[in-house]
Amino acid sequence: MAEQLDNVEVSQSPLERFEEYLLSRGLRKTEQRRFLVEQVFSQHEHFDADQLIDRLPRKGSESYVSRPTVYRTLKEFVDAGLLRSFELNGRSVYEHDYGYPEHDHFYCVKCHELTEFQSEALVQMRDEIARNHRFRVRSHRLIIQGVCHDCSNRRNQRRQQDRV
Amino acid sequence: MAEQLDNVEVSQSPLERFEEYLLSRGLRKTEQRRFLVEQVFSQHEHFDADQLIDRLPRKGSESYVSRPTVYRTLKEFVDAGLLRSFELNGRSVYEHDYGYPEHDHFYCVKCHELTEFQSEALVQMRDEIARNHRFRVRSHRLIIQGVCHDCSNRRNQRRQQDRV
DNA sequence: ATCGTTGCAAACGTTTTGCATAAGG
DNA sequence: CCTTATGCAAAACGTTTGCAACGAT
Repeated sequence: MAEQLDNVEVSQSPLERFEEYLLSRGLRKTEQRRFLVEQVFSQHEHFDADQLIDRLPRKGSESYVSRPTVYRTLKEFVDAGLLRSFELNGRSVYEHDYGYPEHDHFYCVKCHELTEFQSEALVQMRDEIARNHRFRVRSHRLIIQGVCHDCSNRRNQRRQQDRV
Repeated sequence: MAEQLDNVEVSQSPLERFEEYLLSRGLRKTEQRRFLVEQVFSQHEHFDADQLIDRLPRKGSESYVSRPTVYRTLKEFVDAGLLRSFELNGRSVYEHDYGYPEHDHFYCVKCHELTEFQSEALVQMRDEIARNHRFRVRSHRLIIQGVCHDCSNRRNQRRQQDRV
């Protein structure tokens, strides 16, 4: 779940790629943007804006980058193809896109954990379905909800007292 | 895309089913709830809270049902198995669940139209993938994003001037 | 009579905005 | 120097909540 650069050729680092994007749009290389690229790609986990802000180092008691700038920059990362985003429980969740293979997610309704999986067959089926409907696919988002293995076991042991 | 009651046995109307649910939880039959069941099942389209409120008849200039009650009732419909919900562009979107077969969606990034499709093979693949990961499936949500046939044609005619 | 339900207004959490200042090109 | 980027504070957005009045059982 953490191996990167697998099926995808990567010639540039995320930062290089982002700076190319900035250049192509006449935008500027700033310390905040550089810093956020670094932070975002320093670990491969799903995160939302708050989680990112929380783990930013602070200069004094202030965060290194302001909240609005984090939001603005996350949008740019998505535009630039560095990140993908989706919505979960009313928040935007981000994950690596650049240099990371296509995948989908299990979402455990007990522990609220997102787990990745890859399936080439699924992508093929998606493309076939789309072809049949004359729909030009750009991407997709699949989340399978249910109960993960760990939670299944845990609950079974204490004789199922769940509700949700 | 509009045919209902296809693969699913339906012995009760949505209202009957909902009233059974209310009974089972010691909740009450109110005019607002009855009214909203009727509205929600009077047409088979995806909708969000605002769209529902907008199309509610009004008594005078007031809506028949207040906004908080609409939100509360939509939640109950989901609990009762009448509706399913998902998030799109920061809003909760609802669709019929009761008496309506499982399906997924195309989302056109040009016209922002949601279109349904059904695929039994897809569900089987989902189940197989989940089995392999020892994940107990409850449901899933798949949205295939791209450009629908209509928009493809429309755009091609004026030589692609798209960005998104 | 009890207790769930409603509508109102106000709060909520997340994200976005206007604007003055700072800083990249 | 010109223009984009930033941070602040405030607004915006969809949704939820506390509470008093209401209404179903």
